[in-house]
Amino acid sequence: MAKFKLDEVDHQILDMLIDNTRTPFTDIAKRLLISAGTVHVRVKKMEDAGIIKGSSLTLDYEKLGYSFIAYVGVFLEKTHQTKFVLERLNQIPYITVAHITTGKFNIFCKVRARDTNHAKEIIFKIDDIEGVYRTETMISLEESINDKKRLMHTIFNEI
Amino acid sequence: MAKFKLDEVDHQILDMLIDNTRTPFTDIAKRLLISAGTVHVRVKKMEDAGIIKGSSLTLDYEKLGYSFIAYVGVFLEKTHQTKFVLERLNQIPYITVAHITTGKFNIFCKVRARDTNHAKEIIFKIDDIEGVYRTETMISLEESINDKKRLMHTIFNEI
DNA sequence: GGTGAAACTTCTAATAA
DNA sequence: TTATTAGAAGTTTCACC
Repeated sequence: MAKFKLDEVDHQILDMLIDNTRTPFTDIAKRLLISAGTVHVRVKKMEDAGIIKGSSLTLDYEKLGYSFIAYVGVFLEKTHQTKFVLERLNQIPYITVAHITTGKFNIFCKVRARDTNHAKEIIFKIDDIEGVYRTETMISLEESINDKKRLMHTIFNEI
Repeated sequence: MAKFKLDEVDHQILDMLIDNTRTPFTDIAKRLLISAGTVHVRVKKMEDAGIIKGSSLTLDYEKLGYSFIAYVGVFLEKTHQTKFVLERLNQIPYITVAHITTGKFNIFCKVRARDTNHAKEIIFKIDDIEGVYRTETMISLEESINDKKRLMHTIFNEI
């Protein structure tokens, strides 16, 4: 996949928008000593190029009663039908992310639950899917790192 | 942690903002047949309550040359210093997420890299951290599920 | 590429219901 | 709690560098 070249101005714009997608373009313009029109054009260009895929809210799931996070590795049976199992997994809304992987597991997912009991229910549901041989659960005690900005800065400095 | 009560209107507002945080409040108002002022008040209330923690851009890392994703489980030595190792991990920008876990691993992280070689470098760096006994890598072949909306809908319907 | 200003749209807070 | 309103603020376009 080809690299898209971002210059320092693009980088600074992204930097401000990553923190808050509703940062007014006029604020960004003031900070970068450019015009708001330029900010607008730059953002549009990055959107058109697909570098900016979209924007999203970060909700506090703990405040909504969902403080339990676990990662679940799924082993499939020899005659496994990855697609079939993924479709079933996709019906469990508490599974927020799933990857097909090589290595220890065949499928690897992230689960958000209310508490231990709720997580148990979800994991049993996963175990019950046809084609799932067994699962292995890792419970998150603490999310210690979650930083999207550092990677972006590193990528920028490489270019 | 106490649940915060969201009504149908809050839910619909979140639903639209999760897809695009820059959706004009006037658009949301039109769709929900309420006034823009009401949307504004509701959003502010959810921000003040901390339900909405923030907003962020979704970048296409593949387009930026980072198409490799792996999950790395870290085993620490018996006399392990989790905090020390986390500090070292935090210095590697390609580690975008890390959790302290119970279960198979002591620490569990997500790695974003350019390619297999780059990933190898990063994993060797993790292996070299003092206190790390060994690591186990799961390479993502495909991100098959990544859906934040389904969970929100489910949470809402429970309340 | 960028600017600056005009035209248009949206936000926000005060007031009223 | 919600609606209305109006001035402030932000966005977007465009003629011109």
